[in-house]
Amino acid sequence: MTTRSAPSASTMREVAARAGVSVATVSRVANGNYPVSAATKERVRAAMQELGYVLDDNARALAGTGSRLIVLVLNELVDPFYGYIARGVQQEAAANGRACLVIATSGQPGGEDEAIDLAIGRRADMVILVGGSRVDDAYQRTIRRHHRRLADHGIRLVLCGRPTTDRGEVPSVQYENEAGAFMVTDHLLRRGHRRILYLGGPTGLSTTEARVNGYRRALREHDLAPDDALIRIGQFGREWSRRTMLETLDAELEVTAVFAGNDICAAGVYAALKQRGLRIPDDVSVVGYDDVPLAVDLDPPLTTVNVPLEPLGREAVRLGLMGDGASADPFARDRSQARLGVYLVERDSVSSPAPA
Amino acid sequence: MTTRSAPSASTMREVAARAGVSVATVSRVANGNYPVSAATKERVRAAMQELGYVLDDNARALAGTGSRLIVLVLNELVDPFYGYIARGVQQEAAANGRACLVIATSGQPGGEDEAIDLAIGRRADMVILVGGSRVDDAYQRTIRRHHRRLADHGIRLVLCGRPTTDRGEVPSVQYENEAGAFMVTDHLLRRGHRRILYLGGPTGLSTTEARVNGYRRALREHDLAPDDALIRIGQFGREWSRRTMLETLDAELEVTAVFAGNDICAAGVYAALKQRGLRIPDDVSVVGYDDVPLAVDLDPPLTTVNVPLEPLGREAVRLGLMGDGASADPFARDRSQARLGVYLVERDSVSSPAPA
DNA sequence: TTGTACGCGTTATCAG
DNA sequence: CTGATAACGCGTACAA
Repeated sequence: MTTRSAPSASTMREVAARAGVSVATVSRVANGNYPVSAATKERVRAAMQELGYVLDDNARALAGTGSRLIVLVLNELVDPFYGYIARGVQQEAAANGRACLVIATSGQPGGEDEAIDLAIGRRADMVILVGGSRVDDAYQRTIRRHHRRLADHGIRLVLCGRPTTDRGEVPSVQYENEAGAFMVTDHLLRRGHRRILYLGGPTGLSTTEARVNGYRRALREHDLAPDDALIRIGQFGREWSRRTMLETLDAELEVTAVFAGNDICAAGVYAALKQRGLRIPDDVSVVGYDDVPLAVDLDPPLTTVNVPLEPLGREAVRLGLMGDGASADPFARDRSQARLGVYLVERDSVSSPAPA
Repeated sequence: MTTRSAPSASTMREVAARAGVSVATVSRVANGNYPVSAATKERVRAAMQELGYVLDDNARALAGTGSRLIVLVLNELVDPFYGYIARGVQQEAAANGRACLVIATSGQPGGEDEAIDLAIGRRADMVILVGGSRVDDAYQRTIRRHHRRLADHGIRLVLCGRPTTDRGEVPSVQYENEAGAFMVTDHLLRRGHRRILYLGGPTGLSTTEARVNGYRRALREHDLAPDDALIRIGQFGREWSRRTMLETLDAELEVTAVFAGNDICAAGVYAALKQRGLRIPDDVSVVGYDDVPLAVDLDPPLTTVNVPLEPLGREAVRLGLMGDGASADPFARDRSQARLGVYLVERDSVSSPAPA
């Protein structure tokens, strides 16, 4: 068994020795937070270079500076909804010298608690909880508990794409979810549709509630009574949507348009419709939500609601960073809550219903 | 200005005091690596519970135990190719008590160097470099440099979806990239296609080279000479593919089938074909590569090559963890290289060419 | 402008 | 089985 070169990271002390200065001086040029003479600075820089020296973040965190770490908690990495938000978070984090620890919970509720512990253990300076969530009392309590727990450790909590508590005590960045649902339903109604199927995500999820509420409100504003038979709530998934659409078709509900809870669901709806030989939009109009890249590749391209996912992620980081600066801007309003706008993207999946 | 409760993480010392034991004992029950009497253990556990105590990972890493951190470096978080690999890495990492630090380089070469520094600074125990890469001498040198640098710090380097160095010194997990390209091209040839356009990723990228090589080999085995006019190499992007396909159509090259370098490119090809009123597969057959979810939502569903992305990610973690165990299995073969198989997924985008 | 020395929270070694 | 105590690498008062 040959002896490999032992793992040997160079330390500040080694750099100091090489540059003929003290460790304190090395620390100072590394952080640039105290004056150091140009000559000394240069020698230290050279020594760092030659040794391939890298500051030890663990030691730094222990010594009291932050960890420059953001913990990002989401359901599912692959889903483009989360993916784009994650990208926004990444970008803004990188722009502020932070690294991102990404946790995918796969929807398990316990996953968030684990993530909180992880954040505490790593001394993260921020936790971002992404995506819709149940909005009952238990949720309120859980979020408050997380909030308090993290605060005890000097860690910020930011909610992204889900509502804050009813007291609004924890920062959150949301989008005009209900308004988007209203817009897209209204769009269908103006085209003359009267029997519009809603088909989407799990009961109790904030995302679902907002979208169904928008749908209902649009109906009411057109003097139509929402018909529960036309609201199918199950999952946000392609397969579930396909099957459910098939069932709905078999039930002969005389539907002329479908509002799919998100673009993935819309893909399932497309599949079901084609399976039954129905044409989009001639026989049935379809709209989606989110405007992920898939929407433009569906045939016909999907009319949907654009959600500013990347900005959502970036804003979440900004919210969390706010106040980190030593000088809290006295003129800064309280921006612990942000809400970004959405807009309708008209493509080719909607037409007026065929005359009966 | 009201005084908030100061950030106060509880430490081992506090737990020790509360349980009436020494910090050493607390450490021992926390880690379970040394014998502790049941009674003591219970008291310590209780104290930890009451204080909401969480081990400090920074201190642990400093004290010499690993950081239980994996640094994952990829081009682009949103791309499903990377997304699924990332998911596999996540899963396997979590299964082994590791957290993942995700870095998206957006293709900037300097990004990898930064990621290496980050890994060193955080004392990560593994770095996974994901995705195709240039394969010239500079690449060899860069990888060797990274490898040596990380090894100096006791950090493993694993390549995922890209070739190792010519000496095979750094662990890598790949897939049968060339073979997949051969299979799918062969599939078209057997259906009678003779003029097949290849359209895909950047020059010099390992992924591109492998796929073009497979394409060429299939042609040769069918006694056809590869025609450079039918090989369009640019980017792995939907828009580039759409534009390029349009140009190709205008050039009237008598193409009856298209091998898109990946499924995203195939989406661009679909768009171009439809834009010109051409039907798939009646007028032109199309195949893709990767088998990401999009493939099944294209119309018609895309025939493509399935790449085991999640397993790729999982295997990468296993490779990196191998040998971490205190007892190196003397019977374990050297598995520092892995290569996973791919298979053809036939859907509805291929038919025989129409008789001329 | 620079150096000295202590503390951050854990782990591991060495006594007991 | 349990308790002191010396590292681990860095930041920062404090002193010079």
